[in-house]
Amino acid sequence: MLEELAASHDIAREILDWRAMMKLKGTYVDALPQLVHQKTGRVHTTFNQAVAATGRLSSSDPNLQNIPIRTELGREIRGAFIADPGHVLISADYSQIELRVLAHMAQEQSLIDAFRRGDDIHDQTSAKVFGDNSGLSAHELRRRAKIINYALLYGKTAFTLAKDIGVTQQAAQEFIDAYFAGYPSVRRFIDETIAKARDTGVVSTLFGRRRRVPELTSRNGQIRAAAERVTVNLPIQGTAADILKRAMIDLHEVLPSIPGLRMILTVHDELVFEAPEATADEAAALVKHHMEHAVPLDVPLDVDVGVGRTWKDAKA
DNA sequence: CCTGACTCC
DNA sequence: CATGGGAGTCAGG
Repeated sequence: MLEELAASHDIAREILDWRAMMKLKGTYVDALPQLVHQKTGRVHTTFNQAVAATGRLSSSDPNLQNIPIRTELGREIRGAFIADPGHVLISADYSQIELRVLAHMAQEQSLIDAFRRGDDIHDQTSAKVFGDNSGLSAHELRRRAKIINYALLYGKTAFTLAKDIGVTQQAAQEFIDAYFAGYPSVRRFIDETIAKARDTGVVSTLFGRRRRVPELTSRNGQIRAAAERVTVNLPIQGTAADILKRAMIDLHEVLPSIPGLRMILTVHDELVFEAPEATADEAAALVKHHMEHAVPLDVPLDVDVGVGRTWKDAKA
């Protein structure tokens, strides 16, 4: 509501800005320094292996998987995470891993081809959904296409899509129809995944991680619809989690080949390492290679690697 | 202990 | 009538 009011009343924006700043102060600026361990001089999180139903890890006490990055002010928090003297932090994250998993599992040829060519997938979706006669900037078209790419395969409806990208519900429905017309195998994958899970009561990742979804046969339409969204999400998010875990295992094995190289954090599609400055480039190449070759898919996996003294600098 | 609002992928 | 998935922390009540 305040977001809507902000367009016409300055006080609404002021309230939202104040809340965001208080959140940064309370959750990060005030709290994290108190959690620095006496002997190690570091903050140590707990990674929970049996919390998230998709196979992801979660992080708590403190949660180091929700350190701000979206806004410039929030991103400053990452500048406080600093490598030991003589060392650097290496941040390596999978580029669009869930869309690549989708391309592989749905066997959607136009997505597979695009990833093999190295095309920008959001631009391709923009062309399929919006055409090229909308009058909007390429940047705005790409932003909307990105929302569609990540939302539709999990069951987002025209109602919320319309709110997200600022169009009428009727227009949003036309975009959704155009998306599935352009990616017919994605439609088929969604339908077949739900049908099989309804018959068996279980849905699985590419590597066999299972989640029970008994609500698929509920007579309550809302409960059933929610279960269908969970069912479609699990193979995508869960397979991506499996891939990252395999990469972590592989990298754990080869870490000793570079003295002083340490794995220090995982954030769903990202791994953070600490390495001696002298072997930083060698370590970055090793990390990138093992992440990109953790599993064989019909599309390439692409990893972006950054090096810096702080976590903030390593992501740039 | 719960809710809403904020943070992340 | 309700309206993408997965998480954690904080303040306030």
